[in-house]
Amino acid sequence: MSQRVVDKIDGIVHDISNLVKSKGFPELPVDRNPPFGDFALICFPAAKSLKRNPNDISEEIGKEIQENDWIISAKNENGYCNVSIDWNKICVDFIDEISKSNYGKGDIEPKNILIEHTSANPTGPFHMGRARNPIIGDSIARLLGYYGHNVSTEYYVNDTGRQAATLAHGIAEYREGEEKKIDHALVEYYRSASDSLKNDESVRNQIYEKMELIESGNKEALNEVKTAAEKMLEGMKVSLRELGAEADNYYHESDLIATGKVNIVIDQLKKSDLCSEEKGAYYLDLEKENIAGRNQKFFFTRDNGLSLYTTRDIAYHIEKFKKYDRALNILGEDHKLQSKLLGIALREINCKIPETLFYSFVNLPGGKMSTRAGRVVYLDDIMQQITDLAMQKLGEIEDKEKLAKQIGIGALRYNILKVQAEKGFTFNIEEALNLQGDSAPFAMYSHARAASILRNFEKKLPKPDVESELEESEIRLLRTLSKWPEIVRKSVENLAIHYIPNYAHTLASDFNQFYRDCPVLGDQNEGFRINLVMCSKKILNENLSILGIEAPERM
RNA sequence: GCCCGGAUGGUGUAGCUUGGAAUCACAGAAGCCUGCGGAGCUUCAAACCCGGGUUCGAAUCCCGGUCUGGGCGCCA
Repeated sequence: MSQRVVDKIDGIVHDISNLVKSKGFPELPVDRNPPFGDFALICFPAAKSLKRNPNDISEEIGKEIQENDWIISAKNENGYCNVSIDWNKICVDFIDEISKSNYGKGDIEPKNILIEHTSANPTGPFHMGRARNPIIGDSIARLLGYYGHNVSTEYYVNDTGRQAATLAHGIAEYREGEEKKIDHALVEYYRSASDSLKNDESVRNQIYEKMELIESGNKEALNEVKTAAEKMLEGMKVSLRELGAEADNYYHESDLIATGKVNIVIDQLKKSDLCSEEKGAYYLDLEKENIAGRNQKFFFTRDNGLSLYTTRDIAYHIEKFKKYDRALNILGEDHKLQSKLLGIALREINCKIPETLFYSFVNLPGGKMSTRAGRVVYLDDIMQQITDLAMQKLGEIEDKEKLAKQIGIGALRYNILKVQAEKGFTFNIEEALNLQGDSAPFAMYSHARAASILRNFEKKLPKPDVESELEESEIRLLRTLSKWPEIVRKSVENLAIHYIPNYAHTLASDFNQFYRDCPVLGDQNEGFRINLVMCSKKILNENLSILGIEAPERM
């Protein structure tokens, strides 16, 4: 049998459907994910058209399809005919298939894809509120890469505008040699500059002058803000590295001004039919674009002719599409309108439009995260706490510190990734620190168990021959393994990363049950089972690596 | 006010695209270590925001509410 097993199963379902039709039944809906067996034929529509009891129809159909060689049982249950495939006949081929390196990957034409994620303003250390962005962005990048695309990630650095000018003003006072991590040290200077901006007129004037210089393209001013931002980013990058989510490239907004690319965009936008002018400031009139809100004027220059943040964002996206087939932005839900406007502007100048993945904000149990109210939780602190906890849980083991970090960071990433991005998220430290149940350590632990069996086996993997009938928990594990390619495909197509941790939990759980029921070493079915262990470990490993979680051999 | 999301056991979640027998975990109750690693396994108890509609069948689709998050720019 050279056919792929997953296709073989599809084929069996198809054949059975045809068989049922040839016996004079109407087409029956199929449930590919039934509570029992491999698929179910739903007999209610037939009950209606044939005016018969669905249980009788289901019984009758069950008898007909039992004849099929690939079917081991077909039983009625409340009008559902639950069909089980004979896994004994296909499991050996299936093991071969999973062992291959392309199992689970897409059969696609690879595209060059740029994923922009995080892009937090470089004004201070990361909050937990922003943590969803790098974690989702990085994992989506890994997912698309696993599927077969060429993926790069990029962080867009907002180093112009008022915040950047304020930062540059503030950190002029900074002297090297503080003990704190640099972003935690610099944020104090930013805060004090920010206060002066509000309360001290001369500071305010200085900062606004600086802004003017920046936007008008003054090389010296641009260099100053860029350097200031880079200094802050130095510390922020350390956090991203700890998280395992550092971007491949950093693109500075200041460079868009320095190279004159923004001015080209302004000229192009002025040619749009939607363009109007008001007191010297230019805007696109979006009344006909069904844009909500009172103000439908989308300004792209100030009255002094200089650019705005959004104008630069448009220029940035033009640059993206010069190099990439697809561009995906990972954005907080506060950017929805902004992103829509960006799309319209790009359309007006005949540029491709980026795809977007929005996530809801992270809140704290008592309400919003707010710097002003002092309700801030730093990513660095959470990474430290969760790593410390993992440290306590570990026994005496080699490389304990490294392992604790892998477990801690893994648990954090998993905790965030397992929930749909668009769902509201309340960050609960207690829950994130719970390393049992539906968590990264659970999957990591199953992986380590599998690794342990393979270590103890000490021989080369044999051919996966089956000597005795498969146990229920082996079939269950095989079924779960057979769904992996479909899970990956769905996750890629919907840009929905949460399917991946959900699957990891199912697979780990099925593996643990197999582990309980089926001795591997020394069993008469050792040859098959050791291969099944190897396959489970392989998929668990690939799954965790998409999530950016290490899969250690021991823990 | 207008625009865009969300609502599922006590808590947190999956399922919604493509209608079919409600997922999983935490917390609670009761069990399982002379077994390849107990961060494990088994059992019990517990949920689809409210009204209508379509359908043999609705958590899922349609209409109308309620509550809740986000947005409404010469800011970034």
